[in-house]
Amino acid sequence: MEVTAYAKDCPSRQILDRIGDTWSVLIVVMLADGPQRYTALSKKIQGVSPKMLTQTLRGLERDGLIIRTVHAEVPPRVDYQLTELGQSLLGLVRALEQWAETHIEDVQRARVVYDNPGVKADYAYSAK
Amino acid sequence: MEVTAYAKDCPSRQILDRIGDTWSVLIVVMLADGPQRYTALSKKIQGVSPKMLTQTLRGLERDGLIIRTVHAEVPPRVDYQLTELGQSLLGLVRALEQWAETHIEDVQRARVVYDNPGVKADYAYSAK
DNA sequence: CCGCATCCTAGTGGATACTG
DNA sequence: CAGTATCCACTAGGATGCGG
Repeated sequence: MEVTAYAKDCPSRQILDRIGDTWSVLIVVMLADGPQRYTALSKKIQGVSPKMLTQTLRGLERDGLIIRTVHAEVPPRVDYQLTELGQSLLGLVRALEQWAETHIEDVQRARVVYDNPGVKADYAYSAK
Repeated sequence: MEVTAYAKDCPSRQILDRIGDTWSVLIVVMLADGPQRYTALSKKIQGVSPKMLTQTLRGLERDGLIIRTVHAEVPPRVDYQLTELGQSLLGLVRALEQWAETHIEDVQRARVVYDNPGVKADYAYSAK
């Protein structure tokens, strides 16, 4: 997209880039209940390729949201857990879920109305 | 990305797709102070192509977040304003901005540390 | 077990020129 | 003024096979 000027170094944009990333959010949520191993994550998060899983985990680690721990064992064992910062982000994600659950029906109704031009809405969307 | 199973119809995912979209968020913020015309938006939102602006506006309209009003004048005048739902979403965006401003420094420090393996952090990130 | 390297494709989005 | 149409470049991300 290569956005301009102020968008690049804008704190909100940087956070949005992370929040907007499907896998990142899913992983953060998965780690909510405690540390998880790589394999466990790959199983729980249906449809993620190893490539994306690793890539996303690296990104989260880089941003200080999770900690990667390698246990000196054979076979190797690695687990991931949220940092305090990650926990904090989780709070934001929860707020988002909350909003989503509260308003998703409104959104879906709006879509139906929009996609069926003939159909009259039996209620109106009011401006602010 | 073509995510899986539960991710598709998950309310949070649908909202995240919108929240994660750069232009959508920018437009919502731009409309915070009241209705805006197409041209005004294109000027204020540096770097957006007409294609993306229109496309994003349509998406927001479809989701019931904004209202598009065509005034029967010559030359044509169209303006966009937030719905109540859009206002509500704006609240969520503000929360996000808040979090971003509060924690962006932590994230940036984490990145520096991560990108410079040699450098020792003079503080630690603690697990939960 | 954990993950990296490579290849490859499909969709996103930018630039530009044109129209009701 | 407010878009649409066309073309094209880019890159995210899936598949696969190998390495520590």
